Amino acid sequence: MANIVIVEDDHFLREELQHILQKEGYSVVSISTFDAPVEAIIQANPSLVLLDLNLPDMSGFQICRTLKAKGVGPILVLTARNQLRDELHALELGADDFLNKPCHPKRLIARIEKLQQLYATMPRLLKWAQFTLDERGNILYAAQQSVALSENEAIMMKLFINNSPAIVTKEQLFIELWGSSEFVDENILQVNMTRLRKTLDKVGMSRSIKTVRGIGYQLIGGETS
Amino acid sequence: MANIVIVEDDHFLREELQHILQKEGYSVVSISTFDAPVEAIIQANPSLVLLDLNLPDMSGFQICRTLKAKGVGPILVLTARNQLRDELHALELGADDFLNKPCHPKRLIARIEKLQQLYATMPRLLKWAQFTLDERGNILYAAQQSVALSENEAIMMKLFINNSPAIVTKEQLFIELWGSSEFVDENILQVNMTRLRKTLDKVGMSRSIKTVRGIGYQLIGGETS
DNA sequence: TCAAACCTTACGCCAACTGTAAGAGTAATT
DNA sequence: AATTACTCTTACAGTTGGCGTAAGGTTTGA
Repeated sequence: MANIVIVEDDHFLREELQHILQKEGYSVVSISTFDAPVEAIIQANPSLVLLDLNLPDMSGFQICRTLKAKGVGPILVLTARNQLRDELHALELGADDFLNKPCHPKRLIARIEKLQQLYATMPRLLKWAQFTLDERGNILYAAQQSVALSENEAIMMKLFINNSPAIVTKEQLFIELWGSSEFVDENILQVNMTRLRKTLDKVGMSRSIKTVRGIGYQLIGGETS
Repeated sequence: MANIVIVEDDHFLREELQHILQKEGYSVVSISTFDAPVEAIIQANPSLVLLDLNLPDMSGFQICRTLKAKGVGPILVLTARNQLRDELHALELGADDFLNKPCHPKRLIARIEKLQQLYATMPRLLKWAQFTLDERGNILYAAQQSVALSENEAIMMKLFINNSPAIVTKEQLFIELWGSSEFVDENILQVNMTRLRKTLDKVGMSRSIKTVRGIGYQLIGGETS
């Protein structure tokens, strides 16, 4: 379902954009910058975010970076300030495309469709240090080689990469794997850790996961053994 | 290895672009439009193609479409004619981004890096019509949705996409699936075809594979049912 | 040295994938 | 319309891989 979130302060513009997009058959949610936007956006689970940078403060860039870190879909940035600096900054912070206002509706639509297409087609890659995880195929690239991960292994690896280099607590793992930290035997976690480690060894990433006694585990920027 | 191909007729501009990119550490190959460009480009195996649309004839668009069909990496189109029509057309034909000349070097670099990032590493994507097959993860993207393919299904789909719109003979399928067309019950092929078709139906691609009585099968540019 | 925390291995269940078999459906030909 | 060759579908069983359980071994740190 093509579900677009518009983040825009100007009420008039918001209506206009919404109208354009809806005419194309998109379902649209508009959010003003003041409505705790990041949480609201994530909850809307958009297939694309249309982010206006006309915001008085620098918060637009911050939103951009946060959204990207959270793995929210493609971000298309709009701005009226025709400045190269803004464009570079936005792209660097994770925006996937950039358009100046005013912008012809057809151009806007074309760019939106292109982004959706790129995102739908492209592997979603999660990176940290020498690890790259393809979230769709559950394939882990490390150094030169790659391995297929099982579902559980991928969930854990995702957690580790997302939190690295911080420690991932056992509770986080429980929640991510089984939805709750209650009523679950601790051993099952250890078994899954063993399995993940064994799989990592296949690509020469021995000892990449350190155990933090009593707390949890930690992915460390390992060496090729 | 970041390997960029520039397709540009103007000798002076070509030098300039090449210079800019090489300063950023890219390895660059320049190709003029007359050097049977498509084959040359494919052979260079670029991680990005910089395509100038200043070409006298309409051949630039044609190159764009052909490259995309062959699964060559991201295509960034440059043009001096600041026309919305060109941009829409290029994007529609498979270009991944579009910039007007003159273009600030920093902007060019930023866009190139963004595209590379989106495309990320290696994945060999196979495309035909509305089908895109990720050969690593055996994931098929069609229209908006995607499905996981089993090993056999992926092998078959790969054959179909590589040969489309030509007919794929039963023998080709036998060879690809079981190494030989001898000593194999024909029924097993039919069963696998049924299964592939059922899987394609999941992404709304009904009737995408036509059977050619006595010969084989054929992937056709289907509709979203 | 001792106990808590952690690791490993083996086992069985389950789901997904694949090939086999048998019968039903379909298209071309007479 | 009947025949026949070709194709499709469904059900079944063997195999494999992922997962959780259980039980015993190993490490860590006081």
